[in-house]
Amino acid sequence: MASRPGRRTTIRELAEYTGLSPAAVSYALRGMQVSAETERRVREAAEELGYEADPIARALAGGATAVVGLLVGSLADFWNQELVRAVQRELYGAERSTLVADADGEPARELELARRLIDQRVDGLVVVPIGPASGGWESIARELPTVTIGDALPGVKPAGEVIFDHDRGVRTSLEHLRESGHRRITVLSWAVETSPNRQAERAVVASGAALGLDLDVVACAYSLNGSRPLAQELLGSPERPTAILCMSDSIAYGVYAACAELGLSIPGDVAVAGFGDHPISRLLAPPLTSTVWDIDRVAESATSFLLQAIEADGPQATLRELVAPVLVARDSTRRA
Amino acid sequence: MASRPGRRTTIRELAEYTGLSPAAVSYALRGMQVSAETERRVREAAEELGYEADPIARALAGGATAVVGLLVGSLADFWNQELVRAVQRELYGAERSTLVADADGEPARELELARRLIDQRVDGLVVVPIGPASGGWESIARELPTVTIGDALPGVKPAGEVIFDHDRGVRTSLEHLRESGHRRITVLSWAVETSPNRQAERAVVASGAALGLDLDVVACAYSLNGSRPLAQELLGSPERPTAILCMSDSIAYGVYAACAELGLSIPGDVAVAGFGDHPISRLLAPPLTSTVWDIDRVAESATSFLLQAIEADGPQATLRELVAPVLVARDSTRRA
DNA sequence: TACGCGAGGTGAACCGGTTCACCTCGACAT
DNA sequence: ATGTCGAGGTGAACCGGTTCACCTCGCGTA
Repeated sequence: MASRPGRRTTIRELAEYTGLSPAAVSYALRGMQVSAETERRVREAAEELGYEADPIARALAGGATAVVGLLVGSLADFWNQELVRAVQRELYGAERSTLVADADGEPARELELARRLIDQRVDGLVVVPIGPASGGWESIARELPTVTIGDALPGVKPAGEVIFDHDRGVRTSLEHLRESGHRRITVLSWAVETSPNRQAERAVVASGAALGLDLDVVACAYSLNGSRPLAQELLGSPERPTAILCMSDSIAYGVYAACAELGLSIPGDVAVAGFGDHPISRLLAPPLTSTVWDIDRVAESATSFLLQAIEADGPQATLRELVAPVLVARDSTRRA
Repeated sequence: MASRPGRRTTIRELAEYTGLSPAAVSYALRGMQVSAETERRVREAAEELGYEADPIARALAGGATAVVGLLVGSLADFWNQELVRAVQRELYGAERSTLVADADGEPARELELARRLIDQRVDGLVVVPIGPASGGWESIARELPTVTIGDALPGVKPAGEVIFDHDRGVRTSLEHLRESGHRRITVLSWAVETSPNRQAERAVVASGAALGLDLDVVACAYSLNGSRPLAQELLGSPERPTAILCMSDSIAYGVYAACAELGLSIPGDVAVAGFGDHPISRLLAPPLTSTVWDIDRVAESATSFLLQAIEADGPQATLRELVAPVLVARDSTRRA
């Protein structure tokens, strides 16, 4: 109900209206250092004049913007899209806005975008990284509260980490494929080229060795359209694998598309498993075997970590959560 | 390269360094009113000191924030998720950041979120509305450049509109179903309750009448999990429709899920068609008949309209684009 | 030579909050 | 009655840019 035409009510107008000083009004609005009576008066006046503090001015003076940056390594990945939504909802509850940035699969872009978000003076950063790329994350994590999701950034001490238990996740998936009779397995991971040292990649190698599997780890773009041509190539070759493990459901979708185009049947000709268990995965033909990372829980932990760090306003110990994987076996890996 | 510890370089420091006044530096950095020589000197000094203008201060003083608000009626809809990504990418090219807000299916929340975005001083607004809800959009569109996607907001003269040609889209879909032998068709639309006067809804009624179909329009939540229980109910009843037309692919996915649970076959027992043609739709079993709205084109037009309006900085004629529908017939509507 | 003009530059106010240093005044202890 | 203390409030500086009004000076023209 503020006076629409043009400018908004300012704190000085409010001061004049109540006969107080701007300082008093400022304190009163934030419930500090003033008598209950004064606070009431100011609040009423604010109501009456439709006063609404200008976040920009507040940010310039005080520091906090109530905006959080959400940096996603690849928004082409459906799981990440869902994650954005979940984080979004959590932050809405916390009265904060979200500045979203998408590195679009290019690790080099991540740091640049992070800088851009910091320039915008976000209060904190949620990062769903593609990979460590260059250094630079350390200084960012030191500059402002940062929470990572999915993979830890090596050498970085962020405010919080929500980490997928890739050791167990990959192990479980590979065991499952092994039990279904597969030995020659290709693993498609979008990170293998950009960040060969990620936990997920290490887990793949370790588990493969432990289980005596013949693994082939292949770098793959992060999306349906990214993995399709690669899958076409892989599956068209004479020594094609009997199973493909995809480090994201989106990648698996591309494999499905390739199979359709090549006339291969899943799981008859090749078994496919994903990661993330996107809601659509169970609707595919055949339903996709995948591994659940509970998105809502991930988002909740991440935002909670971030908010705690923002409140604390000083270096704390890193809050950490290891997200347990749950394998959901469906028909895409059924024994032929 | 800025001095990390603490504060950034300010324009006054830069002024001192170059021996100019802050005003001159400010002008120089934006290439106004200064000699080439001065501009060069300032730019060099800026480089040297790692100067980067503070967007907050700039916003407070000048007005523009280089941030655009993206307000989505429902991020649970997969098509909208893709749209966010596409708009995101367009804006990245235009050196602008994006504040994303999700009304989460509640029309009432849309206006509140729009206000919140305006409070953050976004330079413009891209709205993917659920529905007109209350008035209030007029004043918003008058306050700042606004572009709508999908449906026009009645009574509002925004800076731009990218509108789906629902008349043709719905008509084409219904004709297609009719040709496949269907007469009793249920239409699931998430907007029918919140905004019964949307173009899409009117198109449904008009086309249904023109084609002599027995239509039943049912309001439905906007997501897979939202439509599933509804579809269960619909398909469990004795006089179930022979075809279901969903105003979004996400809704169709819920119908698929319900069919799976009820043991109904698509298209044998019931035909299903969607809208939007999400990349996954063709991977379902059976592949989903849908109608393409070219997402990249939509995003490009919308952002281009918005940027033009922001540049123009004054009321212009509404830029408008009508997006043509293209039906993609797949097996989910194959004649039984 | 006098004059006008415009390019180039300056100082200070301003945007709208926050915060620091300081002041006042009444209550309470001594 | 005096001194102390702290709750409540004030004025002004400050955050870091932008912009307005004004000033200066060199050049071209009459």
